Amino acid sequence: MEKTDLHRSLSVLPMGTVMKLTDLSARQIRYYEQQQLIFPKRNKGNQRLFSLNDVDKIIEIKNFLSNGMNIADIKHVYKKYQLQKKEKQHRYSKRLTDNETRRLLIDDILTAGGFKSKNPKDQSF
DNA sequence: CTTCTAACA
DNA sequence: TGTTAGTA
Repeated sequence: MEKTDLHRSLSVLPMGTVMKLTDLSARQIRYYEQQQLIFPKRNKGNQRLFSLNDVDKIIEIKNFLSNGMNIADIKHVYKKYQLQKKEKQHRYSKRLTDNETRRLLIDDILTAGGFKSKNPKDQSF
């Protein structure tokens, strides 16, 4: 991971901020965590602390859901994403960026699942 | 005042 | 998912 990703990985955002940034209820955000889709840190008071990467992922999950996918489908997406990222790095000397890998995987999943929307506004990538 | 967990007229 | 109770 590079230095430009450091600030995006810092968990410093409280629930209230994430609610506004994602336009989701605390209930929904906690549900994503309960489903092991996101892993926010906790402060000494047991309160959740999110990073900007968490926020991006939450919005992505939100879009996946509105595009017809269920929790299981989304878990598969991230599972494959992890595997594919390793494969690519080992198979080629060229190192793909996270965004490039995500783009390929997500586009593949949506196309194969028939979830691809014709409306660009419905997609977060 | 904000957030957390657990539970459901 | 919403909402509410009782905490921290």
